[in-house]
Amino acid sequence: MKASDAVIQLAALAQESRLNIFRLLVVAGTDGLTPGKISEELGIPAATLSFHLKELSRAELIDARQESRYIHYSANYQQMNQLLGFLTEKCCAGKSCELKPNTTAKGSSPKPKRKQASK
Amino acid sequence: MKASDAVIQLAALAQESRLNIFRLLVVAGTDGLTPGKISEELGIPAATLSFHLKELSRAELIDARQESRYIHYSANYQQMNQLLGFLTEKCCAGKSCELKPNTTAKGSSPKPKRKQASK
DNA sequence: TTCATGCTTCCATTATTATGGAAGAATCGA
DNA sequence: TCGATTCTTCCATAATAATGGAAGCATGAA
Repeated sequence: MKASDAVIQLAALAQESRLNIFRLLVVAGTDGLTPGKISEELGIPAATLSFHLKELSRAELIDARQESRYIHYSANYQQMNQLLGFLTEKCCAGKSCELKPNTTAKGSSPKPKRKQASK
Repeated sequence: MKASDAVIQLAALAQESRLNIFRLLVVAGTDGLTPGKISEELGIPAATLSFHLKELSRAELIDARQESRYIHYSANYQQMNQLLGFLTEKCCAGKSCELKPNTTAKGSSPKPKRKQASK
């Protein structure tokens, strides 16, 4: 994954409405939800919602699937996976730092090893 | 974690320079790096870098630690953990969907269960 | 065809963010 | 105290993004 792609995905999520939409879809599972349902659930006007769904689609964080008159949007779990992996890549230069992103964090900060600050 | 906090953190990462800075610090480990070193590494002018470091600090994704004349910035692994956890919360409404963020994704998309689209 | 429904595109307005030069601290060595 | 080094704040400019009403398009029902 390229950094520029990650930026697009992060930017897509860095907006309250879009983050709510995405999280709703993450919970909804692979069936997804229609814009109407999302609008109803989150109280976002149709035009605004459409704009945000397009942003999330552009980032490939969600998929759209036409089903008769309805469009079903669903979370793209694979893309999200890759994004999360990208953020923790080469964490701590390979030393074990107990970084377990999918876990409720419970103070996993290793003691700093003392080392002289020098140029 | 509140959605608004997540938005702040995601926005902090949704910028190419800042994402590069953050990833550099993730790799650097708990000792962190000085702005001088980061600037040298990424070729970002001092003023711009300072601005971005402030953004990352505000989001609490990085910590700053003064050490004599130098400031050491380091990744806040715990915050990142919480952010990643937040994104995958209640994933697929509890059904197993094999979402393992810290793993290289290898096509973990379950078959969609058919279900009628209805209001 | 005609109508209702579901969703998108258009567009103008408003708000937020990025950039980097210049000047201003703060710290340390001599 | 002086000067060098390191980093931050200030500021103006430029660029990008969010919002939602109105109009448009596509689908399906009758």
